[in-house]
Amino acid sequence: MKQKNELLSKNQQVVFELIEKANEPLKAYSILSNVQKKGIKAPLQVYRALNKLMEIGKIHKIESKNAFVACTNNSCKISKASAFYICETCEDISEVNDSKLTKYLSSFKGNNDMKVNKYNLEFFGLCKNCRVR
Amino acid sequence: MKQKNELLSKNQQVVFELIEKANEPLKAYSILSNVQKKGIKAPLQVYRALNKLMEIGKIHKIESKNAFVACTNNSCKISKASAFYICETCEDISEVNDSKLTKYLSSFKGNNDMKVNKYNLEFFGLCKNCRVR
DNA sequence: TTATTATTGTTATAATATAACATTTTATAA
DNA sequence: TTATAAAATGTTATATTATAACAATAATAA
Ligand SMILES: [Zn+2]
Ligand SMILES: [Zn+2]
Ligand SMILES: [Zn+2]
Ligand SMILES: [Zn+2]
Repeated sequence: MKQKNELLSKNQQVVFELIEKANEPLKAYSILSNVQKKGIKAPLQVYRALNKLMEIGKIHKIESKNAFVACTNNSCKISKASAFYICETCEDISEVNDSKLTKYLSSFKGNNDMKVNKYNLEFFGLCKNCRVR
Repeated sequence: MKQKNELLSKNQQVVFELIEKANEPLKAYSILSNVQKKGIKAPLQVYRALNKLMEIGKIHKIESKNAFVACTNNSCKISKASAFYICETCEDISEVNDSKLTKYLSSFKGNNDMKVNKYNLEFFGLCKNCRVR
């Protein structure tokens, strides 16, 4: 079975591996400085890789932080539905994986006539760790 | 009865009035250029007003656009819960006002141990107008 | 092959946002 | 009222995030 990373180009792979290994969201210029030894020299090279990776759903952008994380939820590979928990204290971020929520939001109509085909949701709060202390 | 705008300082009022009158989300530097005749000269003056206005829930930031809109939903004055429809074609943005959604998300637990005290949701899709054409 | 599309490399620049510091205004309470 | 604290302002400089424009190369498909 073909591994998915084979589908990625060289720069995309380099950027993706870094993001995947990180245990926190990474910012574009931090990514840049970490991949310069791998031959990526300019911001645009990073942004191009990031854009592609988002497009194919392998990473997501945390809009409120301008930072990027690897998708931990196969079901949003389509990159049409993403949701995150963000701890306001320790900045820890985790992706929500809740099929009910996905279903609810994907088919949400509300008061409006909009046909929704994508959404992004960010929950802010206190993670378990930060609550205990 | 006291009008709420009285609570705003001069710069906050100037910035808020501009945003409130606009029928589209405004970006910080566009706000700046539109209030220079009112004596606001520097980006920081705009950002400070914006931050305060967000804090008290009179405006919201559309994170995916780095732009600001007036709140059209009194119930989120507390600035703890916001949701938007964003048309991907005409860029029209409207705030979701749906108490069920608010309730559902405000009390959302999911798989995580996080205690949620705030969220931001952005729906992307096609508005009625753009669907017809 | 040859045309089309995706990817890369590179330099410059645009757009968004904050740091740091000095001053002034407004609110609070002794 | 007057001292004190808190909030808001003014200003310059700078940090951070992101794209424009153009040239070259590699991968894919008709
Ligand atoms: Zn995901
Ligand atoms: Zn935490
Ligand atoms: Zn609102
Ligand atoms: Zn539209």
